[in-house]
Amino acid sequence: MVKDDFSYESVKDIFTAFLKKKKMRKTPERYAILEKIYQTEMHFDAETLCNVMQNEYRVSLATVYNTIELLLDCSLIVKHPFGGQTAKFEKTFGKQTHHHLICSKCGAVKEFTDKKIRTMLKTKTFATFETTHYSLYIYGICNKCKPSNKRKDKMLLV
Amino acid sequence: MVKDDFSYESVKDIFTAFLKKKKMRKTPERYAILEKIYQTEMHFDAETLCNVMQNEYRVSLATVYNTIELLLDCSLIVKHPFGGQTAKFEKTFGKQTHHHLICSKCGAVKEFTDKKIRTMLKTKTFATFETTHYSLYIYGICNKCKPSNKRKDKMLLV
DNA sequence: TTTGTTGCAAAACGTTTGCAGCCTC
DNA sequence: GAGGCTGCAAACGTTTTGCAACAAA
Repeated sequence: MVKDDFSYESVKDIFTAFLKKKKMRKTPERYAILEKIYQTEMHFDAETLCNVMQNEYRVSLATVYNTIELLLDCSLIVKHPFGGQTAKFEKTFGKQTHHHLICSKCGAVKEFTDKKIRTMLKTKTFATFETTHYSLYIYGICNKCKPSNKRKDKMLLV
Repeated sequence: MVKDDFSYESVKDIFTAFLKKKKMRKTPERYAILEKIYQTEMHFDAETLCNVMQNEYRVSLATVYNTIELLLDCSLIVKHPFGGQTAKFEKTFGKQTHHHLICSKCGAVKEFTDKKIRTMLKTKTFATFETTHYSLYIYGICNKCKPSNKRKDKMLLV
């Protein structure tokens, strides 16, 4: 697991500028959370992130939620609706714009990229709405859950 | 408020076929919920729907959740992540395919349609994934929340 | 020194579950 | 008549809140 310092240094500056503009304090907790988030490529939820952090920097769950809110505000992370009751988050910088395939049966989430879709959505503008970002979710049945791939499970074929 | 019987009759058949296939019971509660859902054009949540229903047909919140789950299964409704903690739903039949603009400041949701986007997404297929539907959410700042439209609110312009 | 931020614990909230009685099949 | 479905209420898990202590500015 290589620490992605390049990525963290640039987003740290963005976060610092954001906090300054909002006249909010630059606490070590906030930076520790941001750093941890930018060390992973995966989707994460608040509680998991909080647990993972305990090894290096002690932060409370309330502070994690607080900081996540700030990071959403300055678009350093995005929130995803998959994951049932639990909100999932994902860093935005250092990742190529991508979309998500969500299996309605098993809940598996897979990322994909499509240049044509990306270009089309990036150039779409509105007269009365200032776009910051967008999310595209494609729902369906993944390969593992396809009935044809489950020959042993005859009951599903009725 | 005109009752959209046309719409309801066709979706009722779809629901009946679904219940039959799943060997589930055709209870009056389930049909009453489906009918109520197809009488509105708006996004709704489980609790609001349950409250609105009390006037005509007494159903419990548990049954509303149960039925919503079934309607999601047979794609008669879709689930949306906007609305914070509360899941929002929307009927699928009798509505043109559309997308959503979500204001990050005030939470307002506006629908829009775009033929090019619709065509592109409809024709997109995957080798190992069988698409059933998709959702596109565009986030940003709506006209009402734009700083330039709030001249009186000087503090925001710092 | 001031006051925003933290950790903790309790509360709030939407959603799910267990169960006795009901009603579809 | 059997067993799936309902309403009710309690339970659950995530997120938010209140407050005293702390620390950034």
